[in-house]
Amino acid sequence: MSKENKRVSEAVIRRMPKYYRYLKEMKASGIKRISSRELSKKMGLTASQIRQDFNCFGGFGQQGYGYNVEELCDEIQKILGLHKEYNMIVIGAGNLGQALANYSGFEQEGFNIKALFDINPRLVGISIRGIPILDIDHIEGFLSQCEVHIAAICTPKKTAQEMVDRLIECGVKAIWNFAPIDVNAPDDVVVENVHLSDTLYTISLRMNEDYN
Amino acid sequence: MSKENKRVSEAVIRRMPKYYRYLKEMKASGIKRISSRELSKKMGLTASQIRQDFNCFGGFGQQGYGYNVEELCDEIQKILGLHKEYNMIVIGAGNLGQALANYSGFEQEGFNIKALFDINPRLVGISIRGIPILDIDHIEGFLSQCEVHIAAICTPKKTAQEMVDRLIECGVKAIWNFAPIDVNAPDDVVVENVHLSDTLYTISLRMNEDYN
DNA sequence: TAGATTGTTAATCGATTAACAATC
DNA sequence: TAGATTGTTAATCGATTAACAATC
Repeated sequence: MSKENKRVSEAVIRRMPKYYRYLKEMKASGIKRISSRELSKKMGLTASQIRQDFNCFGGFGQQGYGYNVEELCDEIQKILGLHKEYNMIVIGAGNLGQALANYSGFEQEGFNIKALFDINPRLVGISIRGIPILDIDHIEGFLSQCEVHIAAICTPKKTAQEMVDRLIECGVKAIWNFAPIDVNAPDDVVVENVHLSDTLYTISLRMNEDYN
Repeated sequence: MSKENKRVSEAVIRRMPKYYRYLKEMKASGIKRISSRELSKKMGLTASQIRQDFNCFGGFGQQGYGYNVEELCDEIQKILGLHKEYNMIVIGAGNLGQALANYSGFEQEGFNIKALFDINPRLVGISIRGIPILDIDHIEGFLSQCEVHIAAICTPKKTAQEMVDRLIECGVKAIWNFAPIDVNAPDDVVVENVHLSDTLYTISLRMNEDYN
């Protein structure tokens, strides 16, 4: 699908969700068309970069007119794979795991959380927005019954890699990791290590004016 | 402090917390020295890049020997500003806000959460690990009494920018934003927009093999 | 001393920006 | 048609990698 089959760079991939956010907002507020120049001002990028980015995936604009907001938004939705449905599970039903389960935005984009898993017997059995918290020992059984595309890891650091290994063993093909460690997986598994504390530490670094 | 006063690039800044994670781990497990080559294998970077990165901040190694793990770890801790103490507040005491308050790792690095703020009267008055949840209307009063360095925004999208404006008005100099919108602030305020859903959307993009 | 590994300069690579012909 | 704006090529800029002298 990508134009000329040329691999899309990491930098471009990271900008796509941002385009999607802005375009969805504009679409919702009834804006019909946008030029790369206008969009560049809104987003703090250059118009050149925006046109280059979009043209990694195809020509979505029209000379002399710009881009149709709704059309472009839909195209980027497809690029991000948000036109599909995904089954998701959350490993670790602490505050962060529960926060993911409670956030309705993921569902709206096709990410359906089917269950949370935890080791804590006080959590096992209860439900969050109708999503059950199950015993972590039942994970293999669950995965044999339900095709899970993405697993979010919200466990403490020490159990994260072990859980990832078990999940991959059962065929899970994508890991969204929130544990403060880089988890590893075979090449055919997509891994996204989020590392919230890393982003906090860049704040304290930047608060030191010497590096700005 | 940065060598030759040359501004440190975004890419280097983003890698510093990762170095810190690995070095802290090695220090804890009793490893005394490491060469850039060994570290490069552990971290999946090149040895060249590691030496270039460290030399943005100073010469921490020794020819023929490599780097002293403890010394290097401490230097990077200082670069990240983790040798200092920060007062933090969390705006929005939902699951995500509570998750931040419950995570002890931030405190260990000098980030002390002093209070959470929420609009929900059912939450106001209770405590998380001894940290009180206060009424959002008392934020200005609180900030006049307590110097707050960093505010984490865990509110819904629609109130995020408004809260940021109020906080900055009261002198808060850094914003750690989890609401799914890019919040804006004057140049002297450090802003880190986290956007958890963006990272999820890059997963679904990557699951489409055309872009890999 | 000989071997190892840094710090740093030079070369390469890739990403961003600029320019402009194509075209709506 | 004239004006506007894209898609795309070329130029620039910056980041990564390679190489090697310095030195422990």
